[in-house]
Amino acid sequence: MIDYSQGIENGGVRVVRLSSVYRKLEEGSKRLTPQRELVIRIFSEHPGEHLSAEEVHQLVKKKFQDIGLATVYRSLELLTHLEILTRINFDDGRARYEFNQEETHRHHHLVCVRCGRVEEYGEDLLDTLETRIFKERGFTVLDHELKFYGICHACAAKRGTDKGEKI
Amino acid sequence: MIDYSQGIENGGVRVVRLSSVYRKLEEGSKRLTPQRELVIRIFSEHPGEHLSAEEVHQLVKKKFQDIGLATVYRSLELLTHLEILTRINFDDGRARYEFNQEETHRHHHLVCVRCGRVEEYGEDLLDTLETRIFKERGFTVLDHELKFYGICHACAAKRGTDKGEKI
DNA sequence: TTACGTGCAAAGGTTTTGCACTAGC
DNA sequence: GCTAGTGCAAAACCTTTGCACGTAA
Repeated sequence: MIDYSQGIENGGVRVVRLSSVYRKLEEGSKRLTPQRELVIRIFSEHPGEHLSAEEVHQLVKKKFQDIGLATVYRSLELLTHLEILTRINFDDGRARYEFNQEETHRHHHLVCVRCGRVEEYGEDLLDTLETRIFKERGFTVLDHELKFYGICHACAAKRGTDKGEKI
Repeated sequence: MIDYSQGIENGGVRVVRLSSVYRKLEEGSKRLTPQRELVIRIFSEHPGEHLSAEEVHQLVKKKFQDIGLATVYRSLELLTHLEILTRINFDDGRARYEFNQEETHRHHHLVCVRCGRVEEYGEDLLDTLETRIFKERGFTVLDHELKFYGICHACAAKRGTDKGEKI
């Protein structure tokens, strides 16, 4: 099974504003527990990765302390609700999460079907299209999700020397 | 739970080329069994809908004959592999399927977050973007998936008279 | 103090799999 | 007749939930 957790640094800013995270927790009248803090820390220490609940669970246990898997699930749900995390689905049978990058910009995903790495692509060129959709259909776009599936640069380069590989 | 199976007729052509379906089965050296034929028939009789395995199973049993759920799952997998069906994920906890519309054009989905209806939007304006991605990143796009989440025309209209509704 | 959060185990829901039986080709 | 396909039940997974206990504010 391809591992969709991997990310690729794209040279963009990866600063996590923890103060804003804490503010959001406060605004939602949610307590900052050690468990929630550790979940957030895992994401801040794994920039560009798209982690599943199980992966977060393992990382917290390995790096810090034991924690219940159910707690991880509940934390992820809460943090997504507070728009601190974003939930993404790469159709690999489990939900994955990343920091919500609203402060920087909305980005898309380039999923390599050969190695499974997920690059991020920062350009959001859909405004024109969203305007068109509203004019033509009366559909007000609130959000969008765009994934490109294909062959990444590294795999394309490797392909030249790697004859035995099947698509 | 919102029902994402519903579709909206968009005035487009919905002709299902069954001959092409059978040809694809033959090319893949796959047998045309009654069960597979029935699964295909369900999709051809439910144009514009995005059916889950369980829904297909119920429809086949209701309209035609008893069939095993595992067989439905295996048929959906096969038909997707043969590019007769396309698998879509609306994050409602189960995979959904629709006829692969490669012969007409690639389309996107407009998902209404209020009523759950899924419209299709025929314009594929991503060619420019895909070219850019290749030039900038060396990533060869093979396929893409674009979903817009928002409020459909009907819900927006209803909103005016329906004060008590929350988000 | 007290409502909220955690951990554990059990349950829930979807999808896959093993195996004996059946049926296209 | 062979090989591929089906049906059933069990298993595998991911995720949610009930409940008793713990703890942040």
